[in-house]
Amino acid sequence: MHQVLEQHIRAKLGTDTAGLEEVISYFQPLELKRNDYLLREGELCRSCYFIVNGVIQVFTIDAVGNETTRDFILEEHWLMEINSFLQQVPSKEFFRAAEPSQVLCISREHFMDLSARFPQFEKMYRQILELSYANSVYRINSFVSMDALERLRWMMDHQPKLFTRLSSKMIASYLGISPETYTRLKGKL
Amino acid sequence: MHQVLEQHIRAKLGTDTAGLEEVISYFQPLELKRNDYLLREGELCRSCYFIVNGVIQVFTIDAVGNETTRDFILEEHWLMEINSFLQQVPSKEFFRAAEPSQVLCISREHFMDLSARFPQFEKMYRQILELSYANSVYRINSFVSMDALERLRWMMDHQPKLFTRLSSKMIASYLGISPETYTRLKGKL
DNA sequence: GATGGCTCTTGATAAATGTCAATATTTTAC
DNA sequence: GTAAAATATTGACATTTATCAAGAGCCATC
Repeated sequence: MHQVLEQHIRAKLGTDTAGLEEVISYFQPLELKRNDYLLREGELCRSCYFIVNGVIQVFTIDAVGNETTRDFILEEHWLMEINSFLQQVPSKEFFRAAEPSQVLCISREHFMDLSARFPQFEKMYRQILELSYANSVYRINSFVSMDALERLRWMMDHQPKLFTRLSSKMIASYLGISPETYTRLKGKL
Repeated sequence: MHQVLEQHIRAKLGTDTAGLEEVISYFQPLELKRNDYLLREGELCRSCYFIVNGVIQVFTIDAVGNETTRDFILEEHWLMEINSFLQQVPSKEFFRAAEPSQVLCISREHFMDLSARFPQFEKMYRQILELSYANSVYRINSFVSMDALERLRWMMDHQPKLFTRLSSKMIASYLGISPETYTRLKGKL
């Protein structure tokens, strides 16, 4: 597992990777079965996660029990509940494996410590934030400006992998629509 | 104008503000009238903006000419089209003053240079990203999990200032609904 | 202070989407 | 391998939201 992370970091940072071995040593491997949770609503997000393989569903549950998905995080991507992680307030979100997944996790304390001690680690953290924010800008615009069918087409164009790996129910919850509506939209493509 | 920025940065970074004078010297003041543009679709985002006072509307225009608002940026907040700024690809968004506004802008080149030379500046940039990303997480969840009336109530609870400063038309476009629907929802509160 | 152009509201209607129920299909657990 | 559970589809209907049109209110400009 750690080799995947090492490759990932080298690809992000280039040649200047002083301290890389120490950085990597703080990451603990986790093996998740399908439907195992990394984080539940109400808990504090005490770790940052790197997905080695698998998919993590980031979702909330509303008052009547509906699950709605903010994001799916695939392998070689990073994951945290940023509000809970930074301010140590209870998480509003759940993180759950949508497939059997391998994850490397680093505690908030080690993460902060590495950020402070290794400029290159902070730089990588900044890049993670840039990418996460850039993606969320697209996603917000898709909700503000598109109807459900347009969002589905956008998803097919830009995130086709998700369709091969997730149930219809989950895709519907990512699009912000009911499973029935999703079934019907597929007929209109 | 620069004093506001200086106060803002000191508040963010605390005592260690070496280089602050030089940092601030790279920011150019801009005076915007209502409806002046900072950025248009198709242009490259060549600057990062700090709003001293006023409101900037961040919006897109779809194929049939509808304006939809991703965000409103108020005074003492930061603004960039992150995809265009980082990768120098054409912007998909417009930035336009919704009120007469005062803005400080720094070129991409100076911004990158300061990030590389002053760790504290990079730290502040990271904090801007953290805040922007955290806010966008809330906004995505509001679209995935709430209907229009719930989004309106959420906005009243969490961003009441916007109602005092923006037209109904703009608020509707921020909620992702038509002006007529917004009028009707107000009657249901 | 009139004029024209916005914005806001209201009504009528259409389109999109949700809910509920029934059935078919697939997956999971033993 | 089979039973049970979860998922996916389909139909009927309800609710939400958009669109179009008309009129009222507001405000910028001359």
